[in-house]
Amino acid sequence: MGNAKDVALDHESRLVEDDHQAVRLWLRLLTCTNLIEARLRSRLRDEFATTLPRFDFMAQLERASNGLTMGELSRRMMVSGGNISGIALQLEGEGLIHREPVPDNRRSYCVRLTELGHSVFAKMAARHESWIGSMLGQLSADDVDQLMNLLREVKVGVAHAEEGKAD
Amino acid sequence: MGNAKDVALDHESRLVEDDHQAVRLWLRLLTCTNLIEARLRSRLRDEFATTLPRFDFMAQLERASNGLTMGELSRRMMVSGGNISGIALQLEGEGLIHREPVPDNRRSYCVRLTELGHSVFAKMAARHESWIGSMLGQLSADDVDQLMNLLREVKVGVAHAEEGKAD
DNA sequence: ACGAAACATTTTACATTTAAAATGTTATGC
DNA sequence: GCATAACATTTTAAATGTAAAATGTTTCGT
Repeated sequence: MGNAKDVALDHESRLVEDDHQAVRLWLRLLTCTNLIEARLRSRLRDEFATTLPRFDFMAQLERASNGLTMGELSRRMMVSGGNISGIALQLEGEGLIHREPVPDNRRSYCVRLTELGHSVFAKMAARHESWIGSMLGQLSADDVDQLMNLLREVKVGVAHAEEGKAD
Repeated sequence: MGNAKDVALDHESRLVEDDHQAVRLWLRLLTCTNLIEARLRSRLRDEFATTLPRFDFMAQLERASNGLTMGELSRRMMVSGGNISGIALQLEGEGLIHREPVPDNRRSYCVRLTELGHSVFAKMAARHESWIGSMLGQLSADDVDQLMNLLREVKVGVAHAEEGKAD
């Protein structure tokens, strides 16, 4: 399979071959993500005694200068709300974030980084960026562009498959 | 930043710019993986009342016709050993795998799919392949090839950064 | 206004994950 | 041989994840 005879395959077989290739692509994608993620986790633990979800939480806040509600954080981090609650409780206890009620909507909190949170995050973010640079840095600028474009295609394709529930 | 003036940046700034791009690439990679993974999880749960780790566990065994030890499974699945223990216990309880002691090494088990395991896995694998086909199927064969090659580069780069612990 | 429905968050219960300690087995150096 | 180190697995504790119930707030139709 997968040799020069491919051109002789019928439609059904071609589809199956394509699906095999798609599975291989998925597995490679998963491997890459897992490798990078594992590295980031271990570095964050060793150098900052923190975790990836906590780092992501703070990164979302750093990016959104006006603060975020718990629900927004849940959506952006793609995890359930109950999870956000727990992490927020930890970070609040350590003085890295604070939550203030929103004047016009008493259901929501506005979550922001504290001064301490900003300065701690700045240190972590610099290291984070350098770790990723050391892992992806051997790619040429062209490679990075190509990957960005191809992965956008992937994202679109997955989102499209979401709607039409047929497989 | 990121405009036509890039060419005027000094070396230090260029590196920082490159790292920014690398971080963006990492985030996109993570998003794609999470999207696909979430879909697979939900489909496996809905159609087969199982989980992704359990499916992966069985997939590894299907691929390795001679059986695998717990440690080998842990390495191939890139999860901790404690995890393998729990999953093996479940699958063994459901009669999908069985474990026999290795004659020449009393520390290791040899884990294999049972007949039932093989037949259950076959059904799941067919659906799995079709789900992935529906998510990645819009990519051309060329796109898939390019992605495979670029991701191989990524894998190599990450592995290389592993050894030289400098960032 | 009033009641029902939608919304934002927290709480609860439970499953899963990792890292590290514990247990038992094998190999090695002296 | 015996102590020690390396190895394979299991167990444990803490963090993280989901789903669903509970709580309080807002909106909307009437």
